[in-house]
Amino acid sequence: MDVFARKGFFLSKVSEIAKKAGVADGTIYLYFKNKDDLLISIFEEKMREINASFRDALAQEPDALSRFRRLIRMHLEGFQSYPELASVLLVELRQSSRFMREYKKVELKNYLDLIGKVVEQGQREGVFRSDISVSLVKRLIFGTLDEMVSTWVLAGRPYELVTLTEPVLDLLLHGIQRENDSIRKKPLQEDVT
Amino acid sequence: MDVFARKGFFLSKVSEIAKKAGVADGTIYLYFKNKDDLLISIFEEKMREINASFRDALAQEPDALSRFRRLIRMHLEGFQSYPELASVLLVELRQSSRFMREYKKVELKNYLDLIGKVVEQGQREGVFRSDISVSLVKRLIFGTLDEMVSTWVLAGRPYELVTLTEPVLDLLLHGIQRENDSIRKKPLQEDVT
Amino acid sequence: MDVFARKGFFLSKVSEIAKKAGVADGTIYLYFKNKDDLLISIFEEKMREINASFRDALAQEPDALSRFRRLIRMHLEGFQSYPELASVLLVELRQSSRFMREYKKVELKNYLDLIGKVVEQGQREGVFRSDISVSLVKRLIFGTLDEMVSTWVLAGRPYELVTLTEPVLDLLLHGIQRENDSIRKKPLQEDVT
Amino acid sequence: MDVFARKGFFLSKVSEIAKKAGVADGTIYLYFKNKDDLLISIFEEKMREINASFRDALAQEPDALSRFRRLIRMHLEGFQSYPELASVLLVELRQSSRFMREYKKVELKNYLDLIGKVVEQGQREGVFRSDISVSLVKRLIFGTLDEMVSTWVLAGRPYELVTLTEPVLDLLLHGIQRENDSIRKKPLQEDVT
DNA sequence: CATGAATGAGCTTTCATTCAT
DNA sequence: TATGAATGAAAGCTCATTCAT
Repeated sequence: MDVFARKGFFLSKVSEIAKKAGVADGTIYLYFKNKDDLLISIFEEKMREINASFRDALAQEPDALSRFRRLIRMHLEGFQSYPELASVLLVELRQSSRFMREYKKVELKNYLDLIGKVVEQGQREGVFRSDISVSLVKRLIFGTLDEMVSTWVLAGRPYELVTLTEPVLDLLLHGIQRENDSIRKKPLQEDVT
Repeated sequence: MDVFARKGFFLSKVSEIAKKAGVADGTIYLYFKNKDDLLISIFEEKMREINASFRDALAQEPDALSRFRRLIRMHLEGFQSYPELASVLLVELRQSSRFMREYKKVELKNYLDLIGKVVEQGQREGVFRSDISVSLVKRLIFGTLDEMVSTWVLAGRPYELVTLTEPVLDLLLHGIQRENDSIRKKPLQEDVT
Repeated sequence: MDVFARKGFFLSKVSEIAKKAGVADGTIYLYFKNKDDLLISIFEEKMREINASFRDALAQEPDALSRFRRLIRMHLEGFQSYPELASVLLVELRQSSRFMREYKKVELKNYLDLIGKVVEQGQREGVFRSDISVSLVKRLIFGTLDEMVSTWVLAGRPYELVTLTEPVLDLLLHGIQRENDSIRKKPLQEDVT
Repeated sequence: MDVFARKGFFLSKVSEIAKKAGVADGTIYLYFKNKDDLLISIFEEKMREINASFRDALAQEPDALSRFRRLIRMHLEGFQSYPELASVLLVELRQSSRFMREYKKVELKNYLDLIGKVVEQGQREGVFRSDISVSLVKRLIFGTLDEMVSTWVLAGRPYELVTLTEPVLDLLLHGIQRENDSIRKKPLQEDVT
């Protein structure tokens, strides 16, 4: 994954991966059908782990809103501690038609479904708007997180990715439009109260 | 661009591009330094056009909110009528480190700045929240649009991309959290008060 | 053909063939689909020439017997002057299932048919026995010639192959059994009796 | 031998042979020096058996003519009941120069000598023509049988090979030319009659 | 004796690039 | 300016062979 992340699929040489792994070139082919299979396999395995750990973590949170916050923080934390995965996920797999078309992306879909479930639960709990499409919200969330990570990686990881948790959460929850006067007063009153 | 979009950079053959363009292989090299330069050049040229037309269009809108709506619609319309560009932008250029690192992305940056300016103006006009980072909002917007287009392309363009304009606008402006009754009523009462 | 004949298909390296031909490795692939195609193509082309020249030569002979003699001499002469072809024909093409199964051997069949026609004509002219199967005779003739050439090649071509013409002709025509008068007459007498 | 016969030397994998033999890959190398040695060894062993059994069988026949008939039938019978050997003999061993040059073919030569001895004996007994070269006749016989088996194998063994015994015997003994004098007289006589 | 995972040399084939015409 | 045949470096992959267990 290190090599794929650094060079990209086509510029990564099997011999380099083998050397990095401390095995002979041929040994790779005892465990993977070919170079494609190698990329997909290591990605799928990692994603399986991530999905499992996310599911566990979310299950511990009491309500949809805290789950949502947890999801975002975990996403950012995860990529922060494993930027190689970010590159592979963001760039290589989404990359060539080769993968996006032929590869079924089971675990990637599982991840998006995880987001979807949190949103649906939030709607049932009444904290999320129910007049919006879940599939659209999934993309709003995933696209935003994706872009945050992507920009961070491409900028050379100049800050702690996880510090974006609250600002991003705020944006996703309340949008960018200024809340009109009435709404603005609310907090004031509450403070008073 | 058709070829690059369909096959991806590494699977696109210079000879195929030449054939599609109706010229001989060697002719390509009279106009472009190499295959890398070819991809970057045609992309930059296209982006320059797009940025120019976007700037013109936005200049015709009276206020920040209508500019914002116009920006989103144009983004979706643009990719809808030119899906090849979408693939190149989304996939090929963001793809290999080769490009993301060495290529300066002048026009891509210009595009993001265009979004940024609309946001800043909205803040000055008082319709956008001023307690949020412009750079963060740029990524919220761009990431979301990106993901919408990306999903649409990969799903085989099964619907009119532009129909997402209003729902996406709504999500970006108001967020996903339900503005609950109490909150809503309170201002009303206060208004009464 | 030189290289294939000397080393055999699998031990012949494309790079060696290219060097011998005075071109770069890649140039081979502008004219042949792959290594298999290369072998089959050069063989088919040669066989086409041979079949044509054989057909012409045989057409000039007045009767079946002289055609038969001519066929045998030409076969032996041909391989004598082009031993490389012999190796390829005898060894490489008959060799691996790869070729014998997938390759249709059009021209090889044409060659066998040429033999068959001479035999049939001989039967019609009454100089060849008509109580024998043409297909069997074809194989008697081809197998014998094949073995003569094969032995000659493998022995290092120690003599003029064409000197075998008359002895072989004699064997094929009269067989190996002694036709002594007594034996021949006996059946006749017995018939009479 | 099964594997070599089915795939040919170069396309046969040592691992496949090992699997078929129910041993580990490495075990092969405890008994054979390398892949070449493996092919030659199993072929030589088989040929030794065959030569021995042929010698025994021929020794039981009373005269050269019956030995000759027996030889041809055994040859055809043998390949019919062991077509794998046919492929190896016909194709693989005669195949690559690698074998034809470096490998001394002791047992193959023994087989040809067996044919030669029958011929010589036939000449001494006066049933075979003594005006013909034994070495030539050996090749006539072997080449013919070879071609019969070869065609049969490549055609997918569509009939009983052994049924060719009498026709082939007839061809080899009497040749393909219509018999002169006596026979020639016959029609004349018949005409007279 | 037997194993089979690991090795790595060496092959075919591709394709960006060149340059004589 | 345009061509496109020729180039040749470079890479994925195979598989005979080895050797620690």
